Amino acid sequence: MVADALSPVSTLCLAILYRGDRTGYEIKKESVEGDYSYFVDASYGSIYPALARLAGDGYVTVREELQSGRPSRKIYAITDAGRAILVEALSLPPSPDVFRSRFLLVAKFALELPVSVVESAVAERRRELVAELDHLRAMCPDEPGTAGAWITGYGVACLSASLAYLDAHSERLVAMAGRPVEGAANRPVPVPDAAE
Amino acid sequence: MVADALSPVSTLCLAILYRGDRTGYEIKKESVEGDYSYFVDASYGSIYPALARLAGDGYVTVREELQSGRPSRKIYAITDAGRAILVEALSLPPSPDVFRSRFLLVAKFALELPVSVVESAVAERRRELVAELDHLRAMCPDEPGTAGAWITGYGVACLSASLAYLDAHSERLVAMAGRPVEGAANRPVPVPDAAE
DNA sequence: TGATCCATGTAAGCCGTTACATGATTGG
DNA sequence: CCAATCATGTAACGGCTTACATGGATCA
Repeated sequence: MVADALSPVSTLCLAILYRGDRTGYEIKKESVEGDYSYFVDASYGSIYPALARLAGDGYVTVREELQSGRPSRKIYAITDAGRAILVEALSLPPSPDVFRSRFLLVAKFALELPVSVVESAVAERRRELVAELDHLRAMCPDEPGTAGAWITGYGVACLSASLAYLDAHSERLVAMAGRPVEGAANRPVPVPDAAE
Repeated sequence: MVADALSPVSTLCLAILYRGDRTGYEIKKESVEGDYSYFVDASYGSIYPALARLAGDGYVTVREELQSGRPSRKIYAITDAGRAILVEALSLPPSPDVFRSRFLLVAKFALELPVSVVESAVAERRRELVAELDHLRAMCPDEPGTAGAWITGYGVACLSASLAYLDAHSERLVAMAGRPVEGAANRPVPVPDAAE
């Protein structure tokens, strides 16, 4: 019975449709611009097939709206079964949150990289953080006290902390750059065991 | 010439080998336990093939060590070409950092989910954060002032901020649970346009 | 005695991205 | 006039995970 865990993209579609009817195109936009981007960042190539499957399984319905001069829109709406399976899916033990950072790998190799590389990596990371913060702050039309405001607050808290750390310590990192430790590169190293 | 960007797993292998010779098995361990887990979390199924390809391309060398009673270990060592391409790869404009959270989706649907689900999602997320923080703090054998200490500091800053937010606001979130707004579920919604 | 660690690898399959195909309308 | 927006889809390809296959040694 339990359709055994929806794929992330299907979950995303149902979550967005839960709040109102949408076309595939609009779901894509909302997944990127709205506050769903922290969940998955889906592309058309995964959204359209997912919607087709959801429709086949009866979790959403489609209604086609003809338009002059434009391809007809397919407007999807969630069904009771869809709402039920979404709640079920969200009730399963959650997979852990994931944080993946190319930037931190660059930071880890600060000594071995040219100063310019470390500098621009820091600058780029900073730009990203500021942009995300602005985005978050700009988009919360939710009255305070709602779930939307809660998750926005969470995001702001994390991003602000990153930004603060970066601003406080980036100079120190840049100062390390371009000074590979003599011979430390690949000294036959006392074999990993010795590390313990 | 530019072997055009290494795959994440290849980059990981070279990064770890840069610090010393390792077997595939050890690389896996280090990618999970060491401070590389923020970068990618690779499995054997991706590490072994990656090492084979790196060896074929001359970025690493292999030396086989026979052992009695155990399968022989293949010890990989990075070459000059390997070091060069790693630096080159890390010098390319970095792809943006990624944060993916199932937990935040649950939080967004707090109203629509049973109290118990929200409660345990919060508890689970908290447990994860504490574990990661302990892990980070426990493992920094690096003297302060090193790149390793820098990235550990970054991680601690982010995780602490998340934890602080959670501790300060989780009760409010749980209090929202199980009270779906009347009819707000799928009211035909004023069509997304109206939101602008 | 049974689980866990060491140790290497392969094969199937999933899930998703990128690029392609098409094309009118609107805004700068 | 050019770019972006609206709008739907397919096909090829890529990368990673899961499960399988094997098996002695060590520890509880």
